Amino acid sequence: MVLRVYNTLTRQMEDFVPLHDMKVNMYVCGPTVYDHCHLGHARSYISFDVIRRYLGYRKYDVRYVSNITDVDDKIINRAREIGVDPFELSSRFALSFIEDMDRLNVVRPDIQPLVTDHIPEIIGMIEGLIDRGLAYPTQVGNVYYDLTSSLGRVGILSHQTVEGLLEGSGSRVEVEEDKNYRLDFVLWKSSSPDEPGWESPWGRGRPGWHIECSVMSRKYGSQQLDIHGGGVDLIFPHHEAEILQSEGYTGLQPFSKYWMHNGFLTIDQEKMSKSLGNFFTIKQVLEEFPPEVIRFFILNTHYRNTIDFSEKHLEEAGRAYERIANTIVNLKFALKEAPDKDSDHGLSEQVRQARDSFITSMDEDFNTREALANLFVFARRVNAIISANGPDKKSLRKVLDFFSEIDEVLGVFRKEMAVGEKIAEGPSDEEIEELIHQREKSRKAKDWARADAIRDELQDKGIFIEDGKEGVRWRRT
RNA sequence: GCCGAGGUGACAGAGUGGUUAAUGUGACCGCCUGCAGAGCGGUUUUCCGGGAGUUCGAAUCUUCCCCUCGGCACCA
Repeated sequence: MVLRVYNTLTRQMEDFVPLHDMKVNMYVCGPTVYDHCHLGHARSYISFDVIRRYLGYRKYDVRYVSNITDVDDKIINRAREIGVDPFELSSRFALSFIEDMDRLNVVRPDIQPLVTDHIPEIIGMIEGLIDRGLAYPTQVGNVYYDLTSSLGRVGILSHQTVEGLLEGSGSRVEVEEDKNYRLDFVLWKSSSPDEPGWESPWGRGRPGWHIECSVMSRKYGSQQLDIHGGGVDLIFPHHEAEILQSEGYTGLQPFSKYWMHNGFLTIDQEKMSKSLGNFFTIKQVLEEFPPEVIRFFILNTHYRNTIDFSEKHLEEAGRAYERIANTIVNLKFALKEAPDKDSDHGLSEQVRQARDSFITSMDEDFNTREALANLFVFARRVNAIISANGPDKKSLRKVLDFFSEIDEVLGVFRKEMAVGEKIAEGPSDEEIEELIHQREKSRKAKDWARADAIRDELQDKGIFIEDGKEGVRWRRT
């Protein structure tokens, strides 16, 4: 079985073969922190989180680097608007971002560098590009990448021609006076006294937008990456600029062997944007939906497709999620009463099949949607076996172990898998069991009024109980 | 204008040549149940944007057309 990935560079599915054995250097463009992160960021980082986790599952040795851009015009402008220091603003929203990712169960990158910690390296790389004749400083202290030096590589990722670019962008974009060529992009930008800046050979200034990723991917990853990822919107110009400057600097091609891009997230069929007023931050959505449901919702569509967010769709995802979550609850409950003697009832075979189909789906460009579909089939069979036959402890454990095994990749069933987790609030397990016991006595006496009253009481305390054939199961909601 | 993604049942969404087109949600019926919940079984009548072509065979390949969304030097 071979892992296949879609490569934006070739627009094809390719067998995944890292540059060096099983080692994978992976870089994903992080956010520019000028505001709370929105759902689009969640989509992107959850997608790459699962990709990264799956590579680990397939025994690749992954180094995952993802930056935080903490100096940028958008940050400066926003800081000006609300009258705070730009660095204060960026550090506040960088923390907000990390908090959001933690809540969404996104594994932290192995290295998460800040742009402002790498100014000397950035200046060094720009100097190198100037030395190689690929960039030029101007009178006012800007440095541009000289696109005419690499016309052959332009469009390698975006698949556009120089003519096409000139035509499309010319009328819309204000052309800086000091550029030699309209398509040149800025590496270093001179700062006015009231803007953040660092001393450089070209005067006080700050990095341009594309250079930081080239510097940090090389420093923490490798001169050549195996996977470079980000949203589709970054293909042009950001990733293309990275390719030009990185390859120009190192002389090595390709800068990254595979380029992977996640699709957009729309809201009620429209692109998220401030002007439409349909901009949802991760924090806003987390107020209404649990993080695992948001993750599940995102993984329920292939990462390259557009995904449409709406309250209705998330609620639907929540109900779908419950099916599998309930299966896990059913398993744990069944385990309590299960016999020790061998009575597998085909569960081991089901697990084996489920694992095979999980790998088959994920190997095909990380098809989480298909993987989840297979999981539903598996869950249904497991439920059927449990209620029909009463399998033994060992085989039930095997199923639970399988769920935790794949949850190392999906990261959605953490809450259900947690065993004996101490809950700070609400009644203790003993109190709950005692109330359930009381209720069982009432039920035996057919005192339904009292039984229902106890059930209501428990419900008020956040305990949901269900009567099953072999006893009462309960869980905290 | 250039470049890209897409159009599959009520909704969501897999499937890139081969038996009755996954899976989930919703709806309905049944089993189970004191009720509720969960679960299981079943149903949801021609679901593959349109035309032409290739093929023994097309959702899948070719071509033309229609429509939607996005990128084009701000963006995950």
